[in-house]
Amino acid sequence: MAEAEGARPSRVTIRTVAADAGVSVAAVSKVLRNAYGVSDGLRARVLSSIQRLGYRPNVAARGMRGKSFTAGILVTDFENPFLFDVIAGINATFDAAGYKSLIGVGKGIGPLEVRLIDSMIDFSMDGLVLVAPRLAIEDLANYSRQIPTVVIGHHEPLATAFDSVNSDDRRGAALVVENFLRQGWQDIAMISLTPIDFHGTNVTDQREIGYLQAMQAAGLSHLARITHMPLDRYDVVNEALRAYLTAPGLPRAVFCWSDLHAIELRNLAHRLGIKVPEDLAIAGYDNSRVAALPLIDITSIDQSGLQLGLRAAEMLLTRIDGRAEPIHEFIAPRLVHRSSG
Amino acid sequence: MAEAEGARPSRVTIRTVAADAGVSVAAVSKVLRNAYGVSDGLRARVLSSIQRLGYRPNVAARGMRGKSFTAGILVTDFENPFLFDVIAGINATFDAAGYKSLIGVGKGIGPLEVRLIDSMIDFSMDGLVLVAPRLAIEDLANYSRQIPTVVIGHHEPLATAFDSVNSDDRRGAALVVENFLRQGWQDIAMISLTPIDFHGTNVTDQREIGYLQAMQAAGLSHLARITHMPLDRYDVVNEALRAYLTAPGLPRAVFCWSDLHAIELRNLAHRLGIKVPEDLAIAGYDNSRVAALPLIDITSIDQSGLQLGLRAAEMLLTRIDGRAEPIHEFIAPRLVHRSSG
DNA sequence: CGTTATACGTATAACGTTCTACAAATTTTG
DNA sequence: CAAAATTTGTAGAACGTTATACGTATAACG
Repeated sequence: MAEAEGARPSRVTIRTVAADAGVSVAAVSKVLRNAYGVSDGLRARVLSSIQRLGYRPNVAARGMRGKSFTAGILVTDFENPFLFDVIAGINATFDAAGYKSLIGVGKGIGPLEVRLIDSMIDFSMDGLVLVAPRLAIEDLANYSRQIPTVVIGHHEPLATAFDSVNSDDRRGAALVVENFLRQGWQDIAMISLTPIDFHGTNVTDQREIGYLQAMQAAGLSHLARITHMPLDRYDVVNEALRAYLTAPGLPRAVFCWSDLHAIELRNLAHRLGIKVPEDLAIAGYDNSRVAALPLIDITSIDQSGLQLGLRAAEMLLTRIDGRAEPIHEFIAPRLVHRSSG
Repeated sequence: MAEAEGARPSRVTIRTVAADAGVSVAAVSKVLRNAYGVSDGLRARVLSSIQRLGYRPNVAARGMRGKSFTAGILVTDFENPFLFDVIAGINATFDAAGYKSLIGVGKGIGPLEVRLIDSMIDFSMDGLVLVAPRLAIEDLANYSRQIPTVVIGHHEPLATAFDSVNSDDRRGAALVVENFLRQGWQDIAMISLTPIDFHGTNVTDQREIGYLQAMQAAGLSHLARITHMPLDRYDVVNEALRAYLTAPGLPRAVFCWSDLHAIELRNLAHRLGIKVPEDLAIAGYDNSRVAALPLIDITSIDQSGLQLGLRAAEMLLTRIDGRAEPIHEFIAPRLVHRSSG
């Protein structure tokens, strides 16, 4: 009988290979895992069958007993170009180690992030890299007990169940304040992200702390002020920033927690006839590609997403291999000076 | 004996639930799939056990027989902000249908894309959405026979094994040419992407065709010229664009296949003292957020990534449900006029 | 009240791997 | 050359699900 028209070709399994090579399933499995107890002849025979049939082990089945050689990456959103570099770094390390990664986009929505992580665990991935998760702290603790986990952009140096890599966000904020001070500006304000979570563990909180401490160190505490703005909807942000620029009491210089806000701010200032940096100096965070464009040209903090990603992936691999003592690392930020201040 | 110190808690399985609820494994499975033959009492009992134990079915095991309710998305790179919308659209549809998605980043590298798709198939995902894949045509044909597949940004209206959704790229290019003509400019050139693949199936080729046809329709074939530039390395692109701007024979207006190039081009023109649009008019493609910034402000084609994503996901769901006749759809592009031309 | 449907549950064979026993063949030892 | 040790290979039980094939009660029918 002819095959049904649209029938998908039935998968080549370990059994197909075994039959083709005239050996047992167990033997093929041994070759696959290069386990002890296979003669060179048998190995060669099996390998050639695998080649010929184009066999690929089914990760799902594999994951039910051994490792799947795949890790999950959870990011909040792709709006933030900073994530490009982080992901590139993670993948570079994974590639070299024969690991693959799949990415989930949590959109900063707690419940969605939870579902995605569940999904990754359910797929029996070997480990997780969470980038700036918006998870509740108990969820994070809970997950990291179930699966090897490394977190980027989440300051919790006492956590023992997971590792973390972070840019030194306090230092980064201080770099910006110092930069402004060097140019003689003292009336320095900060635009930060509307807080969503808890306990000062996220990067935004750390940048606020760094800002406040730097202002205090300069004896300018009385001038320090932080305005919070949401990230999500474009028009909301735009309206909020416009209100900020037109309200009385505009500062001399403003430090934005992210380039995302700084870029919008410089554009709005342009439209409103506010000269940058003559009337208002602006600095951002992340040193994104857009911030570097000559027509935008915003002073920013480079937190080396590539480095963060590389280290995080390395740490995850050793944790998968059994390491139990936690590692918490910092990577030094660097200020990139541009025409905006 | 006490549990070993760092031991991960053993997973709650369908068996745990069955024991807890005092029913058979099969009964729990029935409840899970809400299959025929469960009394309300039993269902309630099982459901409460599931609740209490925090049970989640293991997708890997599930995928070995039934559906995994997860689809894979393959994208080339996150550099291109156009992809944000596409992914958002896909995920919106999936969310509503109880599907999850995991994303692989192929970086436009054929072999890596192949590995990622393999990975997704190996995880027994239910379907694939490929966004502007750089795959060889035979690979694509091969994969789509193995797993339900929908492609975005790949023109192949005769393919029967997979579906496609595309912006009408020829029309989009024509819109740009017509826009320039309306303003009296005739010396219109195009900057396109260095070709990597085959047979005019990709979006860039379609835009080139659209551009050439529109020029021809206006009787301007003798002025039509296309310059190819790579996408990958930032500095390479920058250098190539600089050479373009400083070489003799600069056109009056230039149509870039992507905002990515158009943005760089306007910035470079600014730096070189070339006035836009007085000396040189520029239009891009994708209507990305950066193109819309007042300081950048580039005329662009909106190809409604959200729509593309929504439709692609819908099509994939029906294909997973057994549809065999191919669907190939177009979505109309829209020109957004800005100060660059 | 026997016979049929029908509703509800349960056993159990897959699915594609890994991995622990164990048997058979071969080599080494005394 | 028998006994012991080693090498090479194979069965077959997991892993956590789905789904088919059957049993029983119970309800409906004549």
